[in-house]
Amino acid sequence: MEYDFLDIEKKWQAYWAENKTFEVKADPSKPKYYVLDMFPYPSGAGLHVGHPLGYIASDIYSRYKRLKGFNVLHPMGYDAFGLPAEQYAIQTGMHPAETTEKNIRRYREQLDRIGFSYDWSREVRTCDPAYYKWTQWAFLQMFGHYYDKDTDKAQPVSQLEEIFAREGNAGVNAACGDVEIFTAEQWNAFDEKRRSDILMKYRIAYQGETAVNWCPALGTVLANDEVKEGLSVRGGYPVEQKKMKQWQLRVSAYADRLLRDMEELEWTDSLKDMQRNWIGKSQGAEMIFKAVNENPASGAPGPQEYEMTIFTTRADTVFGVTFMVLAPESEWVEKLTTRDRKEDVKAYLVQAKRKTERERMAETRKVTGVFTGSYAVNPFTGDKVPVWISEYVLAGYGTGAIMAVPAHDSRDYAFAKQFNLPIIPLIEGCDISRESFDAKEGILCNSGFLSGKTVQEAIPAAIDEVERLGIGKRRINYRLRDAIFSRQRYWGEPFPIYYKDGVPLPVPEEDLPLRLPEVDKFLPTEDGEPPLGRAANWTYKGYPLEKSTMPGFAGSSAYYLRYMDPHNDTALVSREADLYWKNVDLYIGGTEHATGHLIYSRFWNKFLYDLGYVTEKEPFKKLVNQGMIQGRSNFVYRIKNTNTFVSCGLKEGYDTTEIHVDVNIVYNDRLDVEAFRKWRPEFADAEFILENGEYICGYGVEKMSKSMFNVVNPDNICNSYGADTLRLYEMFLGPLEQSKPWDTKGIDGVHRFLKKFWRLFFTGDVFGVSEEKAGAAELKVLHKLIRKVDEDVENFSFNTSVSAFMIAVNELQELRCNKREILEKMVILLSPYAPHISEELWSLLGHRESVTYASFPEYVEAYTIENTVEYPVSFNGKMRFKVTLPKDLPAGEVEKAVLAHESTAKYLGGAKVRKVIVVPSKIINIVF
RNA sequence: GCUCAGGUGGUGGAAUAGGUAGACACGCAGGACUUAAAAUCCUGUGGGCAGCAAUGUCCGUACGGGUUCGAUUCCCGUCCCGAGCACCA
Repeated sequence: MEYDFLDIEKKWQAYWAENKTFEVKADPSKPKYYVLDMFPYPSGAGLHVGHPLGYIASDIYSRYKRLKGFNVLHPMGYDAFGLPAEQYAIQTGMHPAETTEKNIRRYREQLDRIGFSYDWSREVRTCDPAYYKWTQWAFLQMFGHYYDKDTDKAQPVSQLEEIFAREGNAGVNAACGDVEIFTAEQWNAFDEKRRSDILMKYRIAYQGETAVNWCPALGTVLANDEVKEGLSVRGGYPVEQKKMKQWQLRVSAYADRLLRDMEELEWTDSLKDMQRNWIGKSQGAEMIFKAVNENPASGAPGPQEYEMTIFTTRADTVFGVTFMVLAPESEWVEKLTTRDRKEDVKAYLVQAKRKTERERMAETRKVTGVFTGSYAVNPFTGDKVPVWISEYVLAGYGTGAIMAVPAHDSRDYAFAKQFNLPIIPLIEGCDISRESFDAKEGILCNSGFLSGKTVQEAIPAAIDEVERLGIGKRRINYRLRDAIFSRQRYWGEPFPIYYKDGVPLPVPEEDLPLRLPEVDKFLPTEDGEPPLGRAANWTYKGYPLEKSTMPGFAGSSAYYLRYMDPHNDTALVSREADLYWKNVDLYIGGTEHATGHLIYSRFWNKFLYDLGYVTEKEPFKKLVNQGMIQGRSNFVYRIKNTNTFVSCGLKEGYDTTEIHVDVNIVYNDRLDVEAFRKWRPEFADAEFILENGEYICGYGVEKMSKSMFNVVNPDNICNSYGADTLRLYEMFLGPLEQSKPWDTKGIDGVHRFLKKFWRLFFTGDVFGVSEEKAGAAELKVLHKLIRKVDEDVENFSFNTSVSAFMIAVNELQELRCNKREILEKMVILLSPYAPHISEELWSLLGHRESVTYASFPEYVEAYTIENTVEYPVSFNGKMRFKVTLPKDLPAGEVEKAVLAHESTAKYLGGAKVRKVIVVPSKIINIVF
C-alpha cells in the first residue's frame, strides 16, 4: 500500500478536531506544562514557509511532553490590532475588523494543514471586546496605582491620597515625575484639578508631556522599540522628536526588578544581554554645580545664580572638568543664556529642532554646539568653566546636563577640540594628544586629594566628598524609559478614560469593555485629532472620552494569562487557573521582540503580581528564539538591450542584467523555460543560451518576500509532500535558533525517509508486523534511537534527531526488521515529529486510542542510563579509537580489559605488546 | 564605536567537560530494474600524490601564533560575515 499522505493527513486532522484530542483542563493529578508560541499578527500575505518553524518546534515539544505524561497547555491566538489593517482600511475603506477576520480565517486554514496540537477552544484575539476588556481593566489598575519604592511594589493611589491628606508628600518615596513638596494643609486646600495633576505624576499609567517619536506619515507617536535607525519599524517612515502630552506606563519604576529577576530565567545569554543593554543600569552620582548668568537674555536683572544638577559615572574626574554641556531641550538653556549670546543660541536651537531623528544620525559625530554666555563653578577647584549647549547631550537621560571631562570622554574630547576648550589629563602617563583616555583604569594625577589613587578607589572617594560637601549624592540611572502608551490611530483598544472639566477619570470597571466606535473614515480629523474624533457621540455620561488608542503591545502583554482561563468574564484569569498553570514553561518566538514585547510583558506581569492577581514573578520561564528562514532567490541573466538570457555558467563575457525569477518555475536551479515565457508577457519571446541543454539559474539568499519572487507557501509543500514531510524538513534544515535559507530541493530526503518508514510495516501491499521477539541488533537500533531522541528533544536539537531517525530506519531496513516490538515503539517516538503518519500506523497496529497519549516513559527509562565509561586508546602515541568499559573497573583491570577488547585485538593483529601506559588524563597508550 | 553570536566539502549541516573531522541529507557521477520515464534500490563522492587494484600516504575545520601525547573544540592576535544598541555622560 502506498503512503498516501493527503488522505492520511486529512483523516487524522478531522479525527483530532472531532474528538477534541488537544483540549485540556486543569487536572491536579497530572503535572502541568505550558508551551506557548508568540501569537502572529494576521497579515494579508498569509503564512510563508518561514512562519511555522517555531510553531513546529513547540508542537513537537508539546506532543513529546504529553507522551511523558504531562498535562500540556498549548494554545494559539491572534495579535489582531495593528497598523497594517488600518493602513489598508485608509486606502480601501474596508473596515479593519473585516480584513482582520478574513486574514485570520486564512491563517487558521494554513495552520490546520500542518497538524498542530493546539487547543483551539482557548483561542484569543486581541481585537475581541471580550478580550480587550481585560487590557482596559489592566490599564485602569495601572491608573489606580503608584510605585512605592520603600515596599518596592505598586500600591493603590487611594492610599497615597490618605498620606497626602495626613502628612503631605515630603515622606513619600515613590517613582514619580517632578513634583513640588507640599504639606497636608496645602493638599487639603488644593482644588480637584490641582490634586488630579499631582496624582497624575505618581500613577503607573500616567499622562505626561515628553519628547516623543512622532511619525508624520503614520500620524502617530511610536515607542522607542517601534523605531529603528530613525524610521518606523512598520512602514519605514521618518520619525521626528516632538514634545507632546501622552499616556505613558511607568516601566522605569520596575527597571531594577526587571534586571534582577532575569537571573533565574532560562533565556539565552544573548537575549538577556539585549535586555540588560536596553535597561542600561549605570551607577554614579548626581552633583550640583553653581552657575551664574551675569546678564540674562530674559531681561531679568543680573547676576542670577542657579544650581545645576548633572549626572556622572566618573565622579573621580571632577578635577578635569573644563566646561559644562546642556541638552538643547534643557530647562537651563533659557536661564543661562546671556543677552549677548541670545541670537546665536536661538539660531542653534531652531536648527537642532528642525532636524529629524534620522538627520541627526546621518550626521553622526559631527560636532555642533553653542556657548550660553554663562559660567559654572567647579566645586572641587573653584574654577570658572563655560556652559555650552549641544545635541550630543540628551534631554531624556540623567538630568539633561553634563560636566565635560574632555581628557577622559571621547565625546567631550571631540567637542573640546572643535571649540578649542582646555583639556586636562588626570591619569598618570596617559596619552591624550590624539584621543581621550576613556578606560576606567590607571592612577590619578592633577586631582588634589584624589591624586595617587586608582580610578576604582577614587570614584567612591570622590562621591563621599561630594556627599560631605552636601552638593550631591549617589544615584543609579537607567536607560530604560517609560513606555509611550497612546497612539493617534483607530485600530486599537480605546482608553477607558473620560474628561470632566479637563480632569481625566476612569470609566468604572462594570462598564468595560469600552467598545471601539464606528467612524466614517480612518484618517485623522480635519483639525488634527485622532480618528476617534470622527466617532459620533464618543462620550461617557455626556463627557468626552479619550481619543487616542492603545499601542500594539498592550494586547500582547498579558495574553499568556488569558489562555489559562479564556472564557472567564469576571476576571482576567481565575485564582484556580493561575495557581494550576502558573506561568509559561516554554516560550518560542523571534528575537525581534527582545526589547519590546518581552520587556512590556514582564513589566505587566510584575505589576499584576504586586496586586496579587498572579502568583509568578516572571511570565516566561524558558525562552527559545527560533531563527529566521530566509528566501533563496533565483536569478536569470538577460544580455543588455536584448531579450536573450544566458545560463549562469556562461554569463562571463556578456554584459548582463540580473533579474529575479519566480522560484516556483525553477527546479534545482534549472529554469522551466516554457513556464518562464508564460510568466510575464515581456518574456514571451525570450531566447536562451543554454549550457548542456539546460538553463541554469543563479541564486542568492535574501529575505523571503513577494518582491523577490522567493516566497514558498506551506500549502504547496503540504500538497506535494504532506505536512509530516514539511514538519520534518523544517526541523532537519538546521539548528532551530539559527537563521537559514529555505531550499525546497532537499525535501526529497526526508520524504524518502517517511516512505521507507512506512514500507517497514508492509510486505508488498499487505500490512503486517511480526510478533516474534526482537534480536539484539534490532534492539540496539531502537535503544540507540530512544536515547538520542530523548536527549535531542530536551536540548531543542531537533535537526540531529531527525538524522537519528533516518539512520535507525536505514539500519532496520538492512536488518529486514518488521517486529512489532521495535516498530510500535518507533511510531510513538516519531509521533511528535510526524503525527499523521504515526496515528495511521498506530491504528493499523490495532490501537483504538490516539497515539498522542501513548505511554512513552516506560520505554525510555531503561535505556537512557548507561553504566559505562569510554576510554580513549592510543597506539605509539597516536589516538585510534575509544573502548567502552564498565564504570567501576579497578585501575589495574582497565589495562587488561583494554587489551582483551575486540577492537584492540583487531588493531594489533597479533603484534607483540611491549608496554601499556595509562596517562593520568585517562589515556591508554599501547606501545608495540 | 560598544555588546553578543558565528566562520567546517559543490550545498544544508554533524562532531566541542579536547580524543578516528565531514554523521545524516541534498546535489553530482556511475550502475540495476524499465520499451521509456517516474518511483525504488546499489556504488562512489574533501583535496593532492603513488598504484591496474585492494590500498598507502601527505594536506585539510577563515588566517597567524600558543597550551597539550593529541585542538574544529581551550588561550592570544588578525581578517571576514551576522544580530542588537547607537552620542546613555
